[in-house]
Parts: sequence; C-alpha cells; structure tokens
Amino acid sequence: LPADKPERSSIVDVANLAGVSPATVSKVMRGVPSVRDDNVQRVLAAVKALDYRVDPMAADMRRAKRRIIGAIVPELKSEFFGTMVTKLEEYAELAGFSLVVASSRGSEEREVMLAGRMFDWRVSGVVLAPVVSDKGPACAELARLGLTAVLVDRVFGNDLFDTVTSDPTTANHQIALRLHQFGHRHILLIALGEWAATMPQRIASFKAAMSALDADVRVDVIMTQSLTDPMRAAVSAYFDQTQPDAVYALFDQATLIALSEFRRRGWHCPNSVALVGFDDPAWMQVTWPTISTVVQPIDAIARRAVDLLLRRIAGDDGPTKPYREACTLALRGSIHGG
Amino acid sequence: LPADKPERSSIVDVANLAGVSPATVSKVMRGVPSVRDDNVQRVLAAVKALDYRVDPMAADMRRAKRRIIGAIVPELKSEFFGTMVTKLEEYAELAGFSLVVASSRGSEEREVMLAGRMFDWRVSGVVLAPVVSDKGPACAELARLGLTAVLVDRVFGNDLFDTVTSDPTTANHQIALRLHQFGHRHILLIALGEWAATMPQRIASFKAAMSALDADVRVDVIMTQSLTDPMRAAVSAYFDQTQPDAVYALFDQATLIALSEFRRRGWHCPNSVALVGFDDPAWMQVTWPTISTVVQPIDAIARRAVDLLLRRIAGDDGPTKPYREACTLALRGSIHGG
DNA sequence: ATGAAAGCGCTAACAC
DNA sequence: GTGTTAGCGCTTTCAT
Repeated sequence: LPADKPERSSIVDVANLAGVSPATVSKVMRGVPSVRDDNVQRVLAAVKALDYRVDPMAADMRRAKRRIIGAIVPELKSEFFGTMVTKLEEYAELAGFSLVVASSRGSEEREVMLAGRMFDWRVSGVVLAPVVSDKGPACAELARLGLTAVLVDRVFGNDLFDTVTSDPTTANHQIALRLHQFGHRHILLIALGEWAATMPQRIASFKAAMSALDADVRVDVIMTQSLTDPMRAAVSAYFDQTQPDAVYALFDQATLIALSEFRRRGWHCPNSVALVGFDDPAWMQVTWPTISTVVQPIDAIARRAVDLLLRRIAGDDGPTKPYREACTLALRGSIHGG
Repeated sequence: LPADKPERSSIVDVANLAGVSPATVSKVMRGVPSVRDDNVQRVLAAVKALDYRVDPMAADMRRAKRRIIGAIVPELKSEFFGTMVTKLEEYAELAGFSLVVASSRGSEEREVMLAGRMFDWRVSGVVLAPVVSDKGPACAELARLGLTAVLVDRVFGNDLFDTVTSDPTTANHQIALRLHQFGHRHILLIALGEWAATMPQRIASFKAAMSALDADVRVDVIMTQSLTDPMRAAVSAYFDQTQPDAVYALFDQATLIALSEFRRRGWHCPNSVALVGFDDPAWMQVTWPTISTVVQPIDAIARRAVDLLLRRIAGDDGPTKPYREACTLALRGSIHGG
C-alpha cells in the first residue's frame, strides 16, 4: 500500500496550531469539561482550520474493545436479512457503535472464519444469525474466543448466549381462527426443510392452534429440501389430486408458487381457495389479490438483540435466556375478511 | 457467557514464549522468508499455544491506509443492493481487503456523514452508490477528503471519480426486436421518477431502439414519482382506456403491478398482452407466467468497481472514465418466444 | 487546568 | 538472521 497523497492532520498538528498539548486537544474532542474556555476555542479553531477528525480506531487502541458491533448473516439478498441488518445498524449507531456487517453466504465454514475476524477487529460484541442453528460451529467459536454475542433468527435457545427469534404462535392462532371461521376445513401447509431451526416450529404451532379449535380440520404438509423445481412439482402434484380450502405458505417464495398454481388451474383466490404467506416482502402488496401474511417482527428482533448485546457488553453476566418476539398478521385480500 | 474470558495474547506474549523478539514474530506472521526455520517452528508453536491472532487494525496503524474498502449504498432491503454488497465483499476479500458496508437509508445527509466515517476509518477506498446521482454532496465530500473512490449505479459519468453503471442498450434492442417481431405495435413503458439518474436513459434507449426498427410503433410512458398508490392508479386508468400489446416495466415492482392489473381484467399474458420486467428478483421465476426481464449485470458492475478501485489505490492517476456494463435479457414465459 | 510521559499492538529502519 | 529502537494517533495517569 503506497503512502497517501494528502496530509492527514493528527492531534499533534492541532495541538501545535492551537498552542496547547495533545492531551488538551484530546480532552476538548471528548468534551471533557475541565478545559479553560479560551483553550477550547483555540482548539476548535485549529480543528476547523486543519479539518481535523479523530481516528476512532487509534482512539480505541488503548482499550480492550473498540466501539464496533459485528453482524454475521447468512446472506444479504433477501429482504428479511437486508432489513435486519439495516435495523441493527440503526440501533447500534443510536448507542454510539458502528456496525460491521459480514455475510457468511450460507457457509458454516465461512461463518467460523468471520467469527475470527470479528475477534481480530476487537468488536465489543457480535450479533450472529447462524446459517443453520445455534448448535453450529460458529457459535462454539464465538464462545471459544470469549466474544460477547447474541444469536438471532434460526435459533432455539442456548446456554452460551442469549437468543432472539420470532414467535408465530399468536399470529398462527389468529389465522387458524379466521380460516376456521370462514369454513375452511382442509388446509395445505408448504414448508422448506432447509431452515432446520424454524420450520418445524411454524408447522407445529399452526397445527396446535388449529386442532385446539377443531380436531377434524385436515392439515396437510408439503415439505421439500430445496426451493426450486421439486417444490413446485410437489405442490402441483398435490393440487392435481385435491383442492384445499386454504394454503398457508411458510416462506415467501412458496406463496408465489401457490398463487401461480392457483392461476394455472383457474382457481380464484380467495373465493375458491384462500392464501396466507410468511414474511412480508414488498411484492406481497402488489400482487392481485394482495397477500395476507404472517409478518416477522424484524424491528423488534433487532432492537432486542442490540439491547441484550449492550447489556452483556456493559458487564451483565446473568444466565442466558431465549427471547421470542411475536409475529403479527397482515390481513389483505388473499383471505376472506382480509 | 463463559466465566473465563481468555486474556487476549499479544505479539509480546508470543515473543516471550518462543524466546525471540516481537520483530521476529511479526516476520513469521507475515511470512517473511528470512527467519531461521527452528525459530519459525518455535513461534508457530507459541502462536498455537497462546491462540494468538494478529490485530489487523493495530498492524495497519503505522501505514497511512488500512486494508479496508468501504461501501455506501442507498438501502439494503432490495435484492439489487443486497447482491451488489455481497459481490463487492467477495471481490474485496479476494484482493485481501475487508469490506465495511454502510447504508445511507435514502438520505444524502447521512451519505455525507458516512463518507466522513470512511475517512475516519482510513479505508483504502470507497465504492459509493449514491442515493440520487454522482452530482450529489457525498461525492463532493469524498473528493474534499481526498478519498479514493468509485461511483456505481445511479451515475452519469464524473470528472472526480470513475463510474460504473449498467447499460440497457443491447438488451433493449433485443426486446424491441422481439416485441416487434411478434407483432406488438403498441407498447406501454412504466417508469419511476425517483431514480433520477437511470430511468430517463432506460426509456430513451428503448424508444431509440424501437423507432429505429419501426417509426410507427406507439410507445407510451407512465411515470409517477412514488411507487405506491399513484402508480397503480395511473396504470389502471391507462388500461381502462386502452389495452397495449405489451408492457415494459422499468423497475421490478411495476412488473407485478402490471401483472396483477392484467389479471384483474382477465387479460392473458402473454397471449393477449406481453410483459417485460427490469431487474431479476427471485420471485420473477415463480410467477405464472415467469417474467422475461432485463437483468442488470450486478456481478460485472461489482467486479469492475473493485478492480478500478484497486487500480486507483495502487496509484493509477489517469483521467477518470465512465464504465458501462451491458444488461442481459432473460427470456421467460411472459413474452412470446420466451 | 495543563502537559510530559507511558503505553495500546504492531511494523519498519537499522544496527548487530 | 535477529533484536533494538522508534514510531503510527490517540488516551490516560500523574505530576505540576
């Protein structure tokens, strides 16, 4: 790396120009009150004249941790994690931290590497959204390195770290109630095997809600391991056999697969079949009909995660706890009464 | 949280354990060959024993710049910028740099602030995707701070920095050709006023291609400033008046608005009306029909941006240049022959 | 209220 | 080859 062209002014330059010591400049920059007012003015003038800016890394050199929070997410292409990262950044900055984001790109190996990088960067804490679950190697690595961390999204609850995830229970209850109320007695759930940590719970929670309501309602489940052709084929094959009263797609892409299969068959939604989605990407409000969906509380998860992390950073060493933030239901055109 | 937070070992600890000087440890860590082999072994053993990791920030303390590249993007919710950031990260890491991402959240003010933060972090260079255009205040700030930078996406071409953006010309040519070939003589373009820098060019490029082919083809344009209701209302009103042969939606959401309006009217796509989209979010492959679309070369843009940036960082100070990476056409079910 | 001095963890110049 | 010495830009005692 070649040396830089423009001279960057340091605290010493400011001190010289202002005719004070670097220590005094430092105090002024940090707002320490015990500096004589005329000195404050001279320093401020010099700062302006030299266009001086504190180097936060160098400033943190002496402390053990830097004022940085790290975030590791499986990917950044989806609206879910994109929003999550945006919120984490927002809350971290509100607390005076910078957020450093890294994408593990679906690789647990890379996830471990990134945990190491966060350590190297001396972050104060890490928010990790694991690729698979909180039983993965990256969590172990974070613990081994002695990093402060909070785990989000695809997590169960963990004795190493606090965890935060969404809770579909209430929303599923509301859906079950509404679907039943409008006479739907045959419901298809579409799930994806990939998300080991979250899918089973979404399914179980809905089934529980529905069977508590009416044990005779038929609830079928289609679950494939991959999103692409096998999923569409499975759904299509199911529809060839039978037409359910309602479809509840447990991840966003499945919603569109279902909707398009309705169309192909000329089934009208919601009149001849109702549809409920999961997650709330922008496009769910521009389809026809618009999609009723279970919305994950991304903001609440991010806020809670940062809040917990800051507590731990501040020294809280109470027992770890799993937190669950309630999903909400967005009622739109794809179900009756929506 | 583990009770025994391991003390972080420094280069001095390793040196002491290995019975050598810190300088020797440093050489071993950086792979400098002029170290006696038995010393290399002892250092490596000590590194392993102490679980030592180099602190890259401290290591960069002495150099003017750190091995970091900054990225500033308008938002992270969309698949476009999510993918962009992922690619930038990939190419930056390939070159031995870390990527630090920040979202300006649609605010030019915040964008300026983030430019300052990149300076503070002593990044080697910045990839900026401006909220509005390369005429904005953030670009000026980057220049004022003497930062090395490359501008991407919503840019025209700039004498301060290299710019990289997508070029829809070829793809538009192909679309025009194909639509014309299948007898479409009345085409509706749907655009959004928000993206000041890119929309006019998409429109102009398609109009040029089409009129070169056949001056008599009718090309209408609907453009609103906001994405929500006004857009849908405008499209709906247009369709109430007349049914075009084809619709070309110049941003992804408009595609779904158009498709849903077709449905509402019972227009069959592509038989009674063809549809072409812009950008290639995952959902375009699970609609029915699947959507033919002009795909922005995100990978090429990211690769080019990082490549240019690295050149500039290495000291290239030739005249700045605007680069354009060609969009491609994804042919799918929503147009004839797709 | 202020400044001299001693680091933080590391690298680089220069002796040995 | 290796260790010694000086920093990088800043903060933080601790005298004054």
